[in-house]
Amino acid sequence: MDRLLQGVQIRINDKLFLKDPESSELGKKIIEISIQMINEMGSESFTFKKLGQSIGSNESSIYRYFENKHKLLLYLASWYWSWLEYQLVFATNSIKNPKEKLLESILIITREIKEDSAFSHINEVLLNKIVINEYSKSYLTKEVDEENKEGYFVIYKRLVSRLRDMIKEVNPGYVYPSSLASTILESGLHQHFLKDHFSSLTDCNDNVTPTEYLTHLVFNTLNQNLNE
Amino acid sequence: MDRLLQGVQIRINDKLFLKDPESSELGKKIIEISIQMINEMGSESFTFKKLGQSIGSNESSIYRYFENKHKLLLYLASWYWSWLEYQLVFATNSIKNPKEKLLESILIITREIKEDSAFSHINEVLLNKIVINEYSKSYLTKEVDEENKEGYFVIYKRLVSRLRDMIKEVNPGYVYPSSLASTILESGLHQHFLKDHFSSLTDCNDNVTPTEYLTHLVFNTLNQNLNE
DNA sequence: ATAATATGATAGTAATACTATTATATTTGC
DNA sequence: GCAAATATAATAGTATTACTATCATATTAT
Repeated sequence: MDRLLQGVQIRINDKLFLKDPESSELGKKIIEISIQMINEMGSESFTFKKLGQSIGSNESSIYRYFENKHKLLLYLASWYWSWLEYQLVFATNSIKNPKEKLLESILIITREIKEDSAFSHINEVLLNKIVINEYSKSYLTKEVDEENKEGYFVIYKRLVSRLRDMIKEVNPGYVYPSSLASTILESGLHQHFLKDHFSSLTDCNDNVTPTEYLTHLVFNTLNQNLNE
Repeated sequence: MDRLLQGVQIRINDKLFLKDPESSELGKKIIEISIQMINEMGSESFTFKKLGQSIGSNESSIYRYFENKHKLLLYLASWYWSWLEYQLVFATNSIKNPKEKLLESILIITREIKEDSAFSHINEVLLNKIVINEYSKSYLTKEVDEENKEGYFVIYKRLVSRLRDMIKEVNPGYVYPSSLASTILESGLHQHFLKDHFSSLTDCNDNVTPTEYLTHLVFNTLNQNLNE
């Protein structure tokens, strides 16, 4: 049985918070409003003081849930990746054909989230935008190795490894399955960003999606290799 | 004649500085030591005050060269991309065969810089590391569009467009030349980062380079397409 | 030798990212 | 229903950051 489907849907590394935000109304409010605020003002301008003012709560109360905004951001990102992983496993679990399975996975991982699934207080549409704009910054730090050891990136890493395994199933002879998997995740985000801010650097636009580009890239590469 | 080879080698957008650091000894010292410090401590911990202490100069003097550390970082990145562009044009200018030309370009753009070409006070080895660890953060901000309009990213964009043109020459029918070009630049950096911090997410290591992975990816994709 | 320019020293400000303490609610257990 | 436990709020305080402003001094150019 799959390690995800047994047990709870979204489980976040508990080192990322001091007190579980899911355990109280204030905690949920912190998550809900921080998503809105980080999306609007970016994580640089976002502060716990401003968040406190927005939710009519006190700065010090927020510090009882999260040590700092970096950990809050890691929490939000973990939630997002965990949610995506759930979508992925749920949608592809029953697909037997490896190519179809990979195709569907690439779609799920690289598509823009357009509707909030009304999953309680968490808005996945905004969270997707936050991940596009902020996720890379969460690991491009001098503390990566330390934080990686603490397991702050496990869910992301598990997603990449799932994708890697699917790539291997499509073409066991392909020698760069991990690199290709990480490229799909990361280029998925990057092409979305380029589409919005550097349109000359991408062919993606309102009609062409990052999903199409990456699907084309991945299958051409894997098929080519099969035919060799 | 090429727009690069006529004129000076490295020319940086003069909106990135208040006073040209190349115009004085102090300016050069600022560049030289900031590269060392940002490489060692990361841009988050780096401050103008610390830089001043390191070079035995005053914080206020540094502010006469750069408005803030973000612009200093953009200056350093622009210098790096400009330097890479020079390498690229110089090395590929005489290559007539489109495939060979693209091959050589991917090598130049995605290889790790291992020796400082003694180009005055600027250490390209460290600068390459800084770009790998910091560059994404320089555009993942709420000010991107504004700064893009000011031309802070032109050199990077020009590099991508050069690569895109070469891709087109290899396969005029390929429909994602810009996306593929931006993926080469960005995945080049990313795979280097993964190699150092998330080894399970990449197949690159001491024996396999990001260059090999990306070369394989690009040519398989472009060749596949030619045969269709 | 004087004027212009560059650099240095010092001080000051608003904001950030917290920590600590104490007071006041709210919830829970009995 | 009340006491005890727990959660939240209010306030104050600290070190650091990211600057700006002013004035003094050194260096360079004419």
